[in-house]
Parts: sequence; structure tokens; C-alpha cells
Amino acid sequence: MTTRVRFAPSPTGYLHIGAARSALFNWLFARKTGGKFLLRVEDTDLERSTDESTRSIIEGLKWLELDYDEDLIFQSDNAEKHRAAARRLVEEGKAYRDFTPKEQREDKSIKQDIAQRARAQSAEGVDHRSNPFRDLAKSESDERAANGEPFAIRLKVAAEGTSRFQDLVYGEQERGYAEIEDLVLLRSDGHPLYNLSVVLDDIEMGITHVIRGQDHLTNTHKQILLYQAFGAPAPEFAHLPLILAPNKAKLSKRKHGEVVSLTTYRDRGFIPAAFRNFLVLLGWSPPEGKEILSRDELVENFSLEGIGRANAVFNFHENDPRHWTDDKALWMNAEYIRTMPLNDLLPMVKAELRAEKLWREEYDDDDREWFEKAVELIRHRFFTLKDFSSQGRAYFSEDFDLDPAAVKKNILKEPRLEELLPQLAAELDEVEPFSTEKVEAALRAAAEKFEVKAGLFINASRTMLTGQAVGPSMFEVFEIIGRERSVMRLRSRRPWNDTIR
RNA sequence: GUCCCGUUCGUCUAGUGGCCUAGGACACCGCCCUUUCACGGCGGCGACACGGGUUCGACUCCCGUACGGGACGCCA
Repeated sequence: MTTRVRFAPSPTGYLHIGAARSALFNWLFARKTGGKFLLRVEDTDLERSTDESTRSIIEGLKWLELDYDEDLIFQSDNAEKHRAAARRLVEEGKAYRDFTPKEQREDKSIKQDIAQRARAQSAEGVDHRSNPFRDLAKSESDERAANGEPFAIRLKVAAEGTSRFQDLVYGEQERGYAEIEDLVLLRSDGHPLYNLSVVLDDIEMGITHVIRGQDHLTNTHKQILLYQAFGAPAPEFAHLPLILAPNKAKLSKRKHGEVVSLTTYRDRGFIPAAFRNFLVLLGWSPPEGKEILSRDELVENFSLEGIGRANAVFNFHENDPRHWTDDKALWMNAEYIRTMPLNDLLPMVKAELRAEKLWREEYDDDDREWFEKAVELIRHRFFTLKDFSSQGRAYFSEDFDLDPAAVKKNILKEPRLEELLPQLAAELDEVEPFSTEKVEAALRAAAEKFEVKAGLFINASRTMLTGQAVGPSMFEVFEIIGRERSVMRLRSRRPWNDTIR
């Protein structure tokens, strides 16, 4: 039997990283087992679903290189089938019409309200399942429905018994029927609800394994009841531990904002492979202990056994620009930037430079070799693709700022530099060829001639040429920047007094 | 409140009764390399929530406690 799994997000906002990880695990499982990875958009909540969100989900999967098989399915397209199935259950006596008028609830405080009511009910000893319409005579129910009285359809959960399943991650799970409410299948306005739609679609799509967040553990028991009602075999289930915020609360779009949005990582210069690699390590550990894994290696090594049971904290730091997201994610990205094949990195740098208006078409033909050398030289210190256009700006443009701290430290501290820098420029202007070795020899000779330490020139040059206090070996920087630009930058008189003091 | 799930370094985790004086990764600290900063190398700091069992022997098995999380909707 070939495995069929699905990723079934609801399009009510951007793709957040918890969902992205679910997609990743499903995809890995499908590829590992030679099965199919399907995508279904759960857009039955028409008020909250948006096309924009659907697009962002698809984009996100594409960015992570998680390709899906077969056609994209919109759950709302199947609403009519879902309605019919619910009515059939009523006919078969497996579900009943509930004529209780619909309650109006405020979306904002709903979670609290529900918990509060549950508390109150259990305190008073009220059976949360008691429903006056559960045992209404069929004839009367039919009559009231025929008279146009609105009703919801609820599943009739057996009074006694236990629901069981073997979770592929959490092991044996059981729940007494007494704990399971008579869930609503169809709203009184005819809209099919989540649990009904999921089960029906999963049956129709031939899903063999449902891999999803642990927050669905209780839904699973309800859904198994539905599989039974429809006489269909239930799939295997594997629940994933949750990703928590640093305060250990469930990660949420509303509370935690853009740091949990996948697109943030794309927009802030992450390498897809790096982020994917980081994500997979949240809750899963590779058998060999090797943490840096390519997409193919991930597929090869992946198994449900490697998934842990404890929730993982996504350790981002709010209000800390340098550690705006999890340190390990940042490190992973830097690791990819400095070690990935240069040819894979180049197009990403190109896109970044282009977005910042720093790209020149020559980098693709006449200056191709230069561009490759420049990227190779600077990539080892960078954390994100953004660094190529910020810290690395001076390599690609004449219009770059000098870091005030660098100026202070490397230039202003030695007043003679104002005279010496142009003289150094004159010396370097004679170097031929303008190579790393020749420049080094010339600079050291100049230092000796002017009776200053080579380090003074090296550090001052770094700041004049790149705007930074830190960077690659200076002589290589000279070669990459080239004679003309190097000399020009050494001679330039910057308005220190205006900008620094 | 009820039900469910979980608990190993700050974070991600390895560990399936003796290999554990608990291993790795990130972060942090130190040294080396380097007239910058990284990378790299070497080293350091740092955890089995607690209490009872079971066992010759428990991080590993059982029970309880504590703590954390999730679910409980005519949302998904």
C-alpha cells in the first residue's frame, strides 16, 4: 500500500512555523515511504479564509521546497457532499437534529468563555452531553424540520464505551465516550464543520496517515467515531509535539507576530534549506546525530521514531535585534551561507542585491568572475542574505556609509592619518598587478617608510574601503575592490565632523 | 473544573536497566590561530523536577506529588 498524507492548513493568515513544520514532516514521511504528499486548503470558515492566505501558504511551501502531488483541494468545494453525508447519518440514526437556537459568541474571548462554562458545568454536575433533542422521536424531529425550524446536526456518541487508537508518536491512546461531546457536524445554517469535513475529505483522498499537531489529540477520538459512523477504516495517526513560545505558551500568530511567520524568514534573508534544517530539528532528531542535513539526507534519515514527545521551545528574543529569532536558526543560516555550494548561493545574493538596487548586469557576464570572488570573500562572516546588501554594501556600490564607531576607532584616533592616507593611496596607485601579495608588500613598505605600524594602515584602510571595523583579510579586500576604487576611497575626505561628533 | 499529554544543561536534543564520572548542537566564557572580526582548533561552564517503590543495579520500569502544556465552539 502506498502511503498518502496531507497538509491541511486553514487559510486564515500567513503560514506559521508550527504549520510549516507539520507540512515538512508530512512531506518527509511521504518522500521517505515513496508515497504521496497532498495539499488541502481547509477554507470552510468562509468569514476568515482569504485567497491571499492561500497564496502565502503555497508560496511558503514552495520556498521550503516541499512540492505537493496531485491537485490542490479546496475543502469548501466538497461542502455539498459533506452536508449530504451528515443528513445520511441522521437517516441512519447515527446523528440527530438539535433544535436548540444557535448561541451567539464573541470571537475574542471565546476560549475563556468555553473553559469557564466547562468549569461551571462540572461544578454543578451538569452532563456536558445532555441534550434534550438527543432522543427526540424521529417522527417529531422530521416534522419540526419539515416545518422549517432551523437545526444543527450532532453526532450521537454512544453512552458507554472507550475510543482507542495507537498513536505512532505517543503510543496507546484512549478516551471514554463519556468524555466526548455530541459534536456538531452541520451548523444550523447548513455549513459543515471541521471534524466532519476533515474525515470525509481524508476518506475521499485515501489518506493513510494523519500527521498533525498534538493539539488535535482529542479531535482524533471524535474523528475515529466518524470513521466508524461512515463505515470507513481509520488511518494511522501520528501527533507531533507542539512548538512553544519562550514563555512556554502555544505559539500564536496573534500574540507573537511576524517572528512566527514563515515569510518573515524569507524576507529577512534566510536560506530555505537552512530554515528547513532548523525546523526539522524542532521535535525530531536524526539517527546519526548529524544535524546539518540536505533535503535528500533528511528524506533518507527521516522516520516517525525520531520524533520526540515533549514540546519544543522556539527560543526567539523579543526586542533584541541581534537575536531576533532563535540563535540556532541564525547560526544554521550562517553555516549554510558559508558552506553551501557557491553556485547555489549566487542567485540568492543576486536577488538580494537586485531588491536593494545594487545589482549590475555585468555581474552576470563580464564581471561574473569578480562577483563570484567577492561573494566567496565576504560570505564567511554573514548571518543572512541581508548582510550582503548592508554590511557588504561597499563591495557593490560607491554609495555606502562609514560606521561611526569604526571611524572613531580606526581613523580619528590617529590624527596623522589625514595626511598619511592620501600618501598611502599614492603608493598603492603604483602597484602592478594589484594583487593581494603585491598590495601587502606595498602597504608594509609604506608603513615602514612613514614609520607607522602596518596595522594602522590595515585597519584604517578597512574602514575607508568597506565602512566597517571588521571584515576579511584586508589585502584580499584591496584586490577585490580594485586599484581604482581603493585609491579613490583612501583619498576621499569624509565629513567626519558632521557625522561623527 | 474535567480529560489528555509531557518533564535530561539557558535553548534544541541523545539516551529503551549496567557502555552515563549523562553524549552532541546552539548560546556563553577562556586559550590558540589572526596587526580586524569571523571561521577553525582546543578547553571550560552547564541538566536527569521531587518522593516512594521494583531491581544486585535506575536517566531509563511502576506509583504518587509538583510543575508545564494541550483540548473541552453551530472555529479550524
